[in-house]
Amino acid sequence: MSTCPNHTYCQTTALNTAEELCQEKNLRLTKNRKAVLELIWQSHRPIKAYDALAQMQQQHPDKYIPPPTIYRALEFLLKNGLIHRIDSLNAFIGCAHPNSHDDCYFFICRDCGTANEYCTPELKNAISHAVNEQNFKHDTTVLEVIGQCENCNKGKEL
Amino acid sequence: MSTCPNHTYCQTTALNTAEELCQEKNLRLTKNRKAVLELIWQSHRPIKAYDALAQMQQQHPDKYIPPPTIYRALEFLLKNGLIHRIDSLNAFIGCAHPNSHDDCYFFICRDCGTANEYCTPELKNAISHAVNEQNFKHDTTVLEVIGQCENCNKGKEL
DNA sequence: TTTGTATTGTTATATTATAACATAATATAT
DNA sequence: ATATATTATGTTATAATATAACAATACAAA
Repeated sequence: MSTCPNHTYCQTTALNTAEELCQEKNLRLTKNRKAVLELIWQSHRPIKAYDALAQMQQQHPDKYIPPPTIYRALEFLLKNGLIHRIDSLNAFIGCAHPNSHDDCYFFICRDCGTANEYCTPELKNAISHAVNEQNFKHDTTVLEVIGQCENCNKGKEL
Repeated sequence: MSTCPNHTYCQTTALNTAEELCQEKNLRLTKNRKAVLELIWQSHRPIKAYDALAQMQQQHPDKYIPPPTIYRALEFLLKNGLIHRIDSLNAFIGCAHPNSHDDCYFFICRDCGTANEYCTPELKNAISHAVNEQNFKHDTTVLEVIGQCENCNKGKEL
């Protein structure tokens, strides 16, 4: 796992930030939406929709939870910048700075699965230049770098 | 459509290059594989697996063509660098320079669907720096910029 | 020509995601 | 407070994307 000295802190911060953001924007962070966001913030590894569904199902063995329950929550969270979709994995991950992002760049470890958000001006500028050189009108960027993170590299794989 | 003054030229070049590359590397560009590559090179728009399948089916109304036929060809073409997968679209596009690539960056027009391969050293360096700063060990990069291409921007949409 | 390897045929199924329509909960205006 | 509109959820079915597994065939190399 990638460095994260206190993951409980990550989780509570993320959930609190989400609550605040929804208050501000008059959005409804309903029970289901919050539950999905919590599942996503379990770790820094992108989670698949059906894995989240299975976990939620385990939490409620009494009633069947159909796919739209999860996908609707994901849709809401995505739209409002609380999570991101990792296209190369068909998976979802919490957004570390939901107030201040336009595009997010991810560095994903093939060994531990951690996806690290790393959005530097340098990367942003390089992409802007490339966009301008082509007279392209930019909407969104998907940047997903796959490799091995420092920890796994050093043999610390969990 | 993005600029491409003579698409027949693109197609024949791509197919010829593929033949040569396979000769050199002792790979078998079989009938099916070539047929799929041709379908992919119909345009500069990424094509979906099941769309390619449907087209191939139309070409052979007599016999049923099952998904593995397409997916196996795609796997071969991907592995040998003759095509790329556009993860944000679940679609496939021909590689414009199959001999000399490591990572490819794509600029995809939301209007005409064209995916333009645009791999500058500047982008590559920016990503390298980001990778190094994190002591990340780099395998592959997915960079897909979505927006509007110059032509569509100018109102020339097809 | 035999033998191993790579490719294709074939059937079934896994995985990921959405459509469509009914019901319920919440917000808003009266 | 109540009617109305809007938003969210329940429910069922199905669409879209991709792979597993095993048999048969073609090809390459000894």
